[in-house]
Amino acid sequence: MAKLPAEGTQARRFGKTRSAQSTALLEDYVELIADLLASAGEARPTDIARRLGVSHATAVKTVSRLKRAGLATARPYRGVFLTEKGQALADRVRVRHRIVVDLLCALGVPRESAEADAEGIEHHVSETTLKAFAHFLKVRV
Amino acid sequence: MAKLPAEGTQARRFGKTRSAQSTALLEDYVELIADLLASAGEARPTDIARRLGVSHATAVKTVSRLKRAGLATARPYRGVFLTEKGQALADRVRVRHRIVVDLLCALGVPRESAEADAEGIEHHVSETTLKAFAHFLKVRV
DNA sequence: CAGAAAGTGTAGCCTGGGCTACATATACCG
DNA sequence: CGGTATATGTAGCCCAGGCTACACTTTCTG
Ligand SMILES: [Mn+2]
Ligand SMILES: [Mn+2]
Ligand SMILES: [Mn+2]
Ligand SMILES: [Mn+2]
Repeated sequence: MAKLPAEGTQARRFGKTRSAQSTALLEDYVELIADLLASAGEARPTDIARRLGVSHATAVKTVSRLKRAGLATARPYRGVFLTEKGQALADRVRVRHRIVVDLLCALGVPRESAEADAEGIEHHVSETTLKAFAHFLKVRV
Repeated sequence: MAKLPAEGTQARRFGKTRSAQSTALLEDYVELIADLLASAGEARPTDIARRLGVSHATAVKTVSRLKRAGLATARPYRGVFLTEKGQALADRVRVRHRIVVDLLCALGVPRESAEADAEGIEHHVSETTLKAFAHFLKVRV
């Protein structure tokens, strides 16, 4: 039982997971900011904070990390905007989010559970796996 | 497009994801420690560190967090052991890991990608979703 | 059995991602 | 237009989870 994988293989897997986690938050932010920009025309720190369920101070600090990463821009008291790179990331992330939710639903997971679980799962779905999900949704359904 | 969910709903989802992330590492540790104990009879900090791809200092520090959480015990220079609670968690985590990997494989994801992605995905799969996965594996396949 | 090699523990540093408190800026109204 | 309410930014704190460096055990081996 258990049957451990080779040491290096396992280390590589865990490393990949760690790096996915470090980008997960950035992905959620750009996705949310894009949604707010699209639906309200602006993305203000307080809105972002309320939707994420964190304090506005936390949101502001993370936005400054987005800026450092070249994903967003913001001028004092003027809301947050996405760079081209940020917008591109948001687009990719939104597509992936949708596919993950749809797949879970296709497997019989109730909508709300699907949405909740997808919020975490999405960040760990590789391109390869995403393709498999999309293919399954296309042929089966 | 976009169609934002209600503020509180979205905040709850993100909060759930954050809490899952904070337990993800503990889950991986107990699973790994259980595997090492089963296959080698002991789980030493250096082995744990090598398998996780982190420094031994990092592993030692996290083990002390496991102790604080009542999941493990350890005596200086004597390796790490799981409490009953830790062992129970390891068992649950291993079953879940297996189901996630099997599901990905069943959807056509290549083994290695499945194993790699599952390492991150597993921590965000709720009981409800896990049931749906298991059901799919039973009926289809 | 002594010395070298390997493992272990601890200290100190950094970053990320939470928080509260407080000062300032903007927006809304009477 | 002035005053209050709301939003924003900043500072300072905490903990998790990485790291390196270094001292100390334990184990291996000639
Ligand atoms: Mn997410
Ligand atoms: Mn998402
Ligand atoms: Mn894992
Ligand atoms: Mn696992």
